[in-house]
Amino acid sequence: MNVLKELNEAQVAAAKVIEGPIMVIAGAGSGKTKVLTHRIAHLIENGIDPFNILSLTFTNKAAQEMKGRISSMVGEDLSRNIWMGTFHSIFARILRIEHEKIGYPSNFTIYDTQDSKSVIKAIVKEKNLDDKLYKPSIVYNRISAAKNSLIDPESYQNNIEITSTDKATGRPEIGDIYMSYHQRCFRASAMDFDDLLFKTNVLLKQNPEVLYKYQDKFKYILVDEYQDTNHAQYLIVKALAARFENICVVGDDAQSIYSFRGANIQNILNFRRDYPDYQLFKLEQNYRSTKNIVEAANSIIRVNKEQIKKSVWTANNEGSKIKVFKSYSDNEEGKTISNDIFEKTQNEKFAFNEFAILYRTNAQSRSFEEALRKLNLPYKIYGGLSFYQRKEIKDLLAYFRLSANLNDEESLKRSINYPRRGIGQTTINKALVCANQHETSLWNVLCDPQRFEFLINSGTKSKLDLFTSTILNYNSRIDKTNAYELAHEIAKNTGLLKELSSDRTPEGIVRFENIQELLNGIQEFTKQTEESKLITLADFLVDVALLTDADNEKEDDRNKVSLMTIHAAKGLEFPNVYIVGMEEDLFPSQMSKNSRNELEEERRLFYVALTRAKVNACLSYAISRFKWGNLIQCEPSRFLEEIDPAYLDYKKYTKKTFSNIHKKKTNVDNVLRNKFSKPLPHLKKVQNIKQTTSYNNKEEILKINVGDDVLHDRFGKGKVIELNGEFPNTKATVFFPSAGQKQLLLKFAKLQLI
DNA sequence: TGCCCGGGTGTTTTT
DNA sequence: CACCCGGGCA
Repeated sequence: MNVLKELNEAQVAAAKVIEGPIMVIAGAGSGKTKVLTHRIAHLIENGIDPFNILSLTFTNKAAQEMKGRISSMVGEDLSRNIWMGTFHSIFARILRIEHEKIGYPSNFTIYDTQDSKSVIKAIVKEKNLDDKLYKPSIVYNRISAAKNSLIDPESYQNNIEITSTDKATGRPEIGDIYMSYHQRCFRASAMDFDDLLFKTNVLLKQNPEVLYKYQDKFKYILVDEYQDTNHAQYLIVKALAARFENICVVGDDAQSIYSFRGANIQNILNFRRDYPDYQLFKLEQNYRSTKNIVEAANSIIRVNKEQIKKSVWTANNEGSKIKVFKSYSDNEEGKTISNDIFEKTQNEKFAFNEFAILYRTNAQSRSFEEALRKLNLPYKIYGGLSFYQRKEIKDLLAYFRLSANLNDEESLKRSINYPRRGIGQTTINKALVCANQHETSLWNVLCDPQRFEFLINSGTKSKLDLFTSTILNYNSRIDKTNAYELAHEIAKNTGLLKELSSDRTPEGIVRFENIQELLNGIQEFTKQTEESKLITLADFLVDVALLTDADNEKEDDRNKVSLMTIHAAKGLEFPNVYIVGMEEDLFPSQMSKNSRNELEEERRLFYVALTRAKVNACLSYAISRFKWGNLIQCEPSRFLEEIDPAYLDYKKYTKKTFSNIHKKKTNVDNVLRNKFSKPLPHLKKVQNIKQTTSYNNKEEILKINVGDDVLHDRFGKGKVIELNGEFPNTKATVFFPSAGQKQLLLKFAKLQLI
């Protein structure tokens, strides 16, 4: 089979080169992923060993998708051996293999942003610095930027430019905090996200034999989304590719949207310098969108000064113009968009998953959630607080992490007194002082108080002993026991499950369910590979910090409207795209108004948003919106003026159409209730539950009895099987033919007697 | 040590 | 508006 036969001329040209450095500048929707996957398949068909291929992507999801596509072309047996993943996950893997060379244990913990900030916060406090000036996020960003430029704590303090900037902003101690932070992480056998790249650079630089080994292994390297690589990533790629120079990078400068976290478009320009005999390919034909959308997007990006010249075009239909909606408030914007979605599903037979609502900030999702929920339209929110960042999940993971790495200080602090076991802040603080004095880990101090002059009374001592011996027990089994078995035991024996199950508030129930979901996930994880192989909790923990929600996609999430930030939408496409909150200070964000560069990045972001659309694009703005509890007036975004008006269709949005929509709503509800009797799965976000606090009144609740037929606005008709608990916390077990058995709190579930 | 209340503060975007 | 944190009190 010729894997290149499905490609166009430009795509074939880029995919068929086997040797040498090549750069592919790929316009939006031009089949960039297709070129990458077919190129890899082509390499394999030409006898290149999959073990010699390294393919770096921006997200885990992209990696999985590519792997799937390649496997369907060359077969799973071959494709499974390709190293494909994000920079972070691939190099975490390598660091675990080569851990000795950098003085870390192989089971090091990966600190997520929360963990890192918490470490910083503790340091700021210890040093008695002003915590309003040294905010964790500011300090974290400074340290992160330094690490991405490969500046270690010493170089930081010796770098006049950096230190004078810190002095100028009134924060001369950041270098000092960086030093402590660095030591603290090391002591905890932990690395933050940036360390994964930083230490990989150190590893490859200081160990020529290791570099040689991986150069030899990764003879063919591919990098997707090259425009969004940062300096640390650039150097890793450069080092690995130095020997064979079989490197293929794919990107689009017009879609560079991550400079705020160190991404550097210069990397594209450096490529020419580093590989003077490189071949350049441009993919300019867009296969995704209508002419209108492509042209409108071109008219936007043209405003930017800095860009590589290319002309994206399409042979697709003209399509309809881009609709512009004006609303009076953020809530009305939600209704407007939801109604438009509903109409399209009715009149044009679009499925729910053919819609996306894209916004600049996560906070904007609320009004759309509410409006969609009212119309009974199923939706899924991507991003926001990820599953793995939820408090209850982190609480349980802390026990796992601590059991795997006893030095993990963040996990220790988190788990030692939750659930309560009488080891309070005072005790911890005392122990921390000892740990700092003796330059050892908190864990060591707790295990051997005498040795580290940690003075405690016998009561506390016995509580500590109980805790440490429990953890030691888990620790001894972490790589010998089935992951689910141990995870479940930990959840149960530490009292965490009990603690959560005793909380009968709706939020508490969601938390309990989340824990169950995590345990189920672990159980699934143990089954994914060959049957006989023992999968341990240590295996599960290896890259749990690098997982995101996108890796968690559920079957029942398939036919839903997608809500996400534009950043999260990168690389995706939808027939119908709504870009909402098109207002000055929101999009473009007010933070970006300081410099031309930042404003151009916002414009690229808008370009990315618009080019996600295949058939219909829609822009929306509100003239007023709630911000921090205050209603503020908004100006339409300058981007609306920048688009060539020839591609726009300004919807007149009068009172009349508004009331029509309202009249329709009742209708909508009924139609939908019959048509989609499937349950709308409960929201994952804990906050969402809280917002619906309109309780049912007492009489209504007391009227309901076992055996009654009731109507629920999500699950439809059902029968009450059981009632438990006293008013107002009466809980009903209801059987819904369409949704199965559900436990509902009567004060929240608006059940109607039939 | 734990709980409750009040004030202060914050929203870009993410591996 | 919501959340987080710290102070004060039991």
